[in-house]
Amino acid sequence: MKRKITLKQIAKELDVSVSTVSKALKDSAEISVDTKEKIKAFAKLYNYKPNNIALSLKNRKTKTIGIIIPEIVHHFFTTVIRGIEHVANEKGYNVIICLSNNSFDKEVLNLEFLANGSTDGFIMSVAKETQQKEDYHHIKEVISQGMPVVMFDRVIDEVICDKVVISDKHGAFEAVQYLIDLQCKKIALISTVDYVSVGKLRTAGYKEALTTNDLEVNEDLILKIEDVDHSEEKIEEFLKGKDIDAVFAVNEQFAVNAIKALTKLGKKVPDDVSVIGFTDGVVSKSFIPSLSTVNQHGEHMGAKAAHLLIERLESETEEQSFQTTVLDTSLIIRDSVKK
Amino acid sequence: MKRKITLKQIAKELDVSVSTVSKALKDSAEISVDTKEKIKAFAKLYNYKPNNIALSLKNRKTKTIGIIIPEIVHHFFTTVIRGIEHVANEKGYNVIICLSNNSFDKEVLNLEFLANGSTDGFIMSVAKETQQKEDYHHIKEVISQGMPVVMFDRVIDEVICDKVVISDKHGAFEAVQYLIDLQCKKIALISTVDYVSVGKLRTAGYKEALTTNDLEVNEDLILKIEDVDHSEEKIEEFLKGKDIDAVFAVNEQFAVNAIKALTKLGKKVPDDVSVIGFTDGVVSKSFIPSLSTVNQHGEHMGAKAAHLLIERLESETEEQSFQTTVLDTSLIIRDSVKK
DNA sequence: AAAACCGACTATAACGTTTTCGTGTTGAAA
DNA sequence: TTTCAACACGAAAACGTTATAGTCGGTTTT
Repeated sequence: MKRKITLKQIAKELDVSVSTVSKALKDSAEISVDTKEKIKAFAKLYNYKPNNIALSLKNRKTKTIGIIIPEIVHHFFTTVIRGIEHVANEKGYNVIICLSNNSFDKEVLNLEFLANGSTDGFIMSVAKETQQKEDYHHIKEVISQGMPVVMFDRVIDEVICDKVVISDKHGAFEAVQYLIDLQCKKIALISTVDYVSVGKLRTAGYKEALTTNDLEVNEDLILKIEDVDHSEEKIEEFLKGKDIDAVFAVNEQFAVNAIKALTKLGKKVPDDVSVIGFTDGVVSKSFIPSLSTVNQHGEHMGAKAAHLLIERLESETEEQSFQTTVLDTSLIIRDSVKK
Repeated sequence: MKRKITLKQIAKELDVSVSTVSKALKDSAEISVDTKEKIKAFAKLYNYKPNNIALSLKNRKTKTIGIIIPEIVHHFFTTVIRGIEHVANEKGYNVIICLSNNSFDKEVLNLEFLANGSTDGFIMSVAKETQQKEDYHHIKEVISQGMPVVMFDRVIDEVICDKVVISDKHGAFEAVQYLIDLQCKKIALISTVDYVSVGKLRTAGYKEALTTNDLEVNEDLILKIEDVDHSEEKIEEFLKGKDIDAVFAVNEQFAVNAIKALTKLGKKVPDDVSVIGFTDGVVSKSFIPSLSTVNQHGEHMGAKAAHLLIERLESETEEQSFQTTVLDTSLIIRDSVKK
């Protein structure tokens, strides 16, 4: 097995010094044209490529951005990644992705692994378990060691760094307002437990929309789901016998499950009940009826996060002021609401 | 900003040599207990962690596996990743993921980037564009440089390495056989263009099932789709006016679109037409009617691939025989077929 | 008392780069 | 002929580790 060729080997082969080879390949003026051509030809023949590890060690930077996300199943994260990659590649950065699978321990491990030399900075959305534990020492640790971190979507107020979020509350507000404008009066909410920051915010938006329109907030119409795996039964049970004319769900899965449950219970969507979800995923478009959602513009979010991170990586000055960028959502109206 | 602390700094601080620090932290017997304790305490205080880059350079291995996949939206790939991660972490390897977005150039870039020191080996599924171009020089290149590669799902016969595939042909055969057993006689096939290896194989399975049962293969009932983005219209057009009693689609998206088109055309699924797809994704379960599919057991596939790769990485001997593991599929019957 | 040994370290090379600072050979100016 | 650039290249250090091979004072052997 022939290993990758190194400068040293080329130097030996051509009977010149390592420095000469290095310079020749960089087209340095110090080296004669003849020698340069000879070296370049040889390097090309053997397909020489500089070893990134050695370069990283020497330069003390890797030109690599680490992305840590809870799960990848989510179409939303996919779009965010695309946005990050786009900007990163444009600026000469590579991207590596690690999944925490929503596990705190895995997140810590990933962070440690990537922080020990593999990346120059992070873009992350924290794991659910981390939000629940409220243990952020690992994130603070890498920040204190001079690693820039940008958080998106699920952010932690307590950790001081750049952040990119969407206006969860406002997005929810708009969706519920839309339902109210359709003359819906009895709007149910299907949300997550409160420690998930986005669930909390979207719930707040829901409530605000109701009170703004002089509608009463009825806690009986609010379902908070802990365990996503059994959401289907929970939702069905919750909706059984409820007198409602609309459902607002804080994610796609819940919205779909709500429609399935309603159909099972003999109610027609959208004729009897209108449904709006959050996050525009693959399912939303394909579903029958196609799902109205609050679009999070993931790609835009990723791009913004990447810009923030790279800016910080490349600024000489030790900028100490961090910013939180709030991106707008937009409502996509499809067939799951009355016209 | 305090940078990460290094052995050298610790050594200087405690007035000992770098080697002493290194050995002390490795609990070497050469160092006195007193010194060891002092050094360990200091290291802990400053949260010393060895720099992976330096280690990789020294050891000439990274303990990292690179995964290169076309797109992550696919639920199938997600499950494969989970399988890989599980095995890899168990064996002390880290995993980094790069997306080719089905672009040949991106795939080449990713491969080059990761091959130049970042990983010890690859697990990959090739991009559609690569299969189309039939240009595999980049993959052969890294292999010839001694990087083990394991291919899964979309594999290239021409490239010699370990492979993990599912029995695409057999899976398709079983699905179509199931439809035939339900007394379906006019079974349409919605496939991809032939250069996508899996599309070709699944088409072969479809045909074999028909001929085995003395049914004629009618090319008019076969649709090959090039551009996924406009599959919906294509499928609708294709199905219009066709007299069929079943549809077999080579992926989830096509199956869903087929059901939508059939519904639009006034045919009931499963009463008038039964539908079976390939790949069990999030959509399949949620869809109404829930989709019958050929399950690919992605997690199992990922685990197998990881095992193969790690085995090769850790075997001293230059094993030259490569293996192709064929995993079984299983048919999941849901509501989209007649009972 | 010389030889051998031992405990507790330190020096050094190596991994593959890049870059700064030499250094020896020209040819031309003084 | 001496002096001095210009030219073309080489040596060495550095990035952070680890492993191998010393080193050195002191204790045990015979």
